[in-house]
Amino acid sequence: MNFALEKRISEAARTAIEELYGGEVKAEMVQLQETRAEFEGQLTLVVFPFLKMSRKRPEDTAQEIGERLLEKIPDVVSRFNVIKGFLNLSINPQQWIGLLEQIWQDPTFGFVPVTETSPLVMIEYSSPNTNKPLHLGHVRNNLLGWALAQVMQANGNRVVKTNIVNDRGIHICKSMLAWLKWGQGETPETSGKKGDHLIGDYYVAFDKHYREEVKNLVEQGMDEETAKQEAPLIKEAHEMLVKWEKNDPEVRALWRKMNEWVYAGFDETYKALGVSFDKIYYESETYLEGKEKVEEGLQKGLFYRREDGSVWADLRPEGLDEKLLLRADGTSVYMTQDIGTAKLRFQDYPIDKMIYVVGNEQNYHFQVLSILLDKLGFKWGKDLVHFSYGMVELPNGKMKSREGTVVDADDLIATMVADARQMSADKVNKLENITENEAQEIARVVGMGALKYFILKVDARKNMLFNPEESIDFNGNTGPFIQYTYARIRSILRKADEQGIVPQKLTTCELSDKEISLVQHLQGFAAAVRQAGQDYNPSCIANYCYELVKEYNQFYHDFSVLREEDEAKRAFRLALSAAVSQVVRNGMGLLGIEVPERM
RNA sequence: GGUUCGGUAGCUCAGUUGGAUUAGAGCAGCAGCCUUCUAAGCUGCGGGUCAAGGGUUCGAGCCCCUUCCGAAUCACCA
Repeated sequence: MNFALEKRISEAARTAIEELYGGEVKAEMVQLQETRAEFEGQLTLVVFPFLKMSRKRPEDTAQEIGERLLEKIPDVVSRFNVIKGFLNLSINPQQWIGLLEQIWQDPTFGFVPVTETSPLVMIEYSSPNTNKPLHLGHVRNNLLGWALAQVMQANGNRVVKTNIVNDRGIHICKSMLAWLKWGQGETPETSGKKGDHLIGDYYVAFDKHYREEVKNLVEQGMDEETAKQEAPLIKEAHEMLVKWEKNDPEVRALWRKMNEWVYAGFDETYKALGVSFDKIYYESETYLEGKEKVEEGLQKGLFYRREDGSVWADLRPEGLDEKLLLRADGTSVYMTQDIGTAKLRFQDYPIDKMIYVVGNEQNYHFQVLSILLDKLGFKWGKDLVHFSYGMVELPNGKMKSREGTVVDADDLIATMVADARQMSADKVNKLENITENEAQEIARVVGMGALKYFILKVDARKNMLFNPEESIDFNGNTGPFIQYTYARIRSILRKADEQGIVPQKLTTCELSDKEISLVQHLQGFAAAVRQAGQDYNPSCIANYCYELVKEYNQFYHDFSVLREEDEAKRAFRLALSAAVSQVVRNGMGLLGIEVPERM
C-alpha cells in the first residue's frame, strides 16, 4: 500500500502551517481531498480548520500556505490556485507516473498481507435448515458471507469460514413424516429432483395436510390454538422428534438418509454460488453442548432456576428482558444451542473475533447472545459482530415459503445464466472463434456476475427489493458492465502482447486530466478495501469498482491506447489499463465475482 | 408501548472522518455517436423542499433534539 504522495504533502502542509502561524497542527486537521473537476489541480487542501491559527481571511491563509508548499516540495507541487478556503494543488505529472508504476507492479495492491500472527476471524454464514431448498434470502446471506470473508482477509486477518447446519428439530421431522406417508419410496434418483427440492416438497405437503386437519378441527368447534397442537399430524411429528432424541435407529436412519439428499442438493447450489466453508458444524452434534455451559453459569449464580425447573437469565439490568435458556423438561432452546456452538468453536480455534452473518430479524437474539457469552467468559463474546442484513422483499411483500412466494435459488441462477446467454447471442458484435463450451462458460460468469453484483452493491443492512418480473439488468450499474470493461482491457493487452509493445517501465510524459484522475482512483482501492473491512460493508467495494470502471470507459472512449504514437504515452496508457484491469479483478474477486477474458 | 434499523429523482440505489453557489449514478423517457483498441459502451436533455421542524458552526443529506412514516423484534420457533 502506498500513500506516500499524500503523506508527503500532508506532512509538508503541517510543518508549513506550524512555521507560518505557530502552534501545533494535528494530523486530522489536514484534510486533503481530490480537487473537483471544475477547478484546476488534483489535490485540494481545506484551510478552514487553520483560520483560528492564522487569524486571516481564508483566501489569504490559503495563499500563504500554497506559497510555502511551493518552496518546500517543488518536486511535488508545481502550481496552486486558491478559491475561497480551498487550496488547489497541481501535482507534478512525474508523481502520478511513479504512483501508477507502483500500483501496476504490485499484484496485491490494496491488500494487507496475512501472516501466522494475524488476528483470527471466524465468520459464520449460510446456516440453512435442512427441510427446504435455498431461496433468494439465503443467496443474499451466502454472497454477503463470502464477500465479507474475502474483505476481512484482504484486511490482514486469518479467516475461518464456518456454517452451522440446522439439521435437527421439528421441521425435519415434518418432512420425514410426509415422506413416509406419501412418498412411496421416492428418491432424488427416481424423481429426478435435487434432494433439497425433494425434501422441500414434502415439507410443503406436510404443511398442506396439517392445515387441512386444523381447519377441520376448527369447524368441529375447537379453537384454533388448541387445534394447532392437537392435529394428529403435528402430534405424530412430535413423537418422531422424541424418538429421534432417544436415538431410535429407524428414525435416525431415515433422518440420515434424507439429510444426505439435502446436502447433495445444497452442495450444487453452493458450488454454483461459488461459496465454500472451512468448517461445518451440525446442530445435531452441538445442541447438547450448551446445557453444560448453562449449568456452569447456574452454579456461578449468573442464571437462576424457576420452580418449574426452567433456567433463565435475567437481563433486565442490561435493559433487556428475562431470557429462557433451558425448558422445564431440560431440553435446550435456540439460545442454548448457540452457546454450545460457541463453546465448540472456541475449543477448535483460537478465535479473536467472531462474526455472525444472520438476518436482521435476529438482532435481539444476538444482543442477548453477546451478553451471555461475555458473562460466561468468552473473551470475544462482548465484541461479537452480528453482521445484520436486511430482508429481500418482493413487489407484493416478503417472501413466504408457505404462500409459495419464494424465489428459488437454483431457478434464479439458471435464469440468470440463460439470460446472459441470450444477451450475448443478441449482440450485434458477436465474438468470433468461440466454442460452445466457452460461450456457456462466459454466460455462467456473466449471469452470476449480474446476480451477485445486484445483491452486493446494496448496503447490506437495508432491505432490498427484487422484482422477478423485471429480470436483473446487464446494462448500467451492473456486474456485466464492470466485466465488460475488464474484457475490453484484456483485449487491448492481448493485442499489445501480439505487437510486442508491452512496457517494462514508464518514463515521463504529459498526462491528461482523465489519466491523472484514473491514477487517483486506482490509489483509492486501498482505502475502499480498508473501509469495507472497518465497516463490514462489501458494498463499498462494489461501488468503488463501478466508479473506477465508469471513469475508465470515458478514458477508453476519448483516448486511444494502441494507436498512440508517443511511446511514453502509449506505455503509460498500457500500464494504466493493466492496473485498472488488475484492480477490477481483485475488487470483483473480493465480492466473489469472476471476470471474463472475453464477452 | 420498549428496543434496533431505515426514509435521498417516477423506480432501484450511491453519497467515505461534516466541505466548494449546481446533492450523484443506473433503470424508465427523449435526442445523438459504431469503415477507428469489444456500442453489455460514450455524450446530451428532462426529472429533488435529501420525510418535517428546530439546534450545533465558517459550512449539515451526514452530528444533536423533537415529530411523522416504514421495517424488524420484544415466544418454552429456529
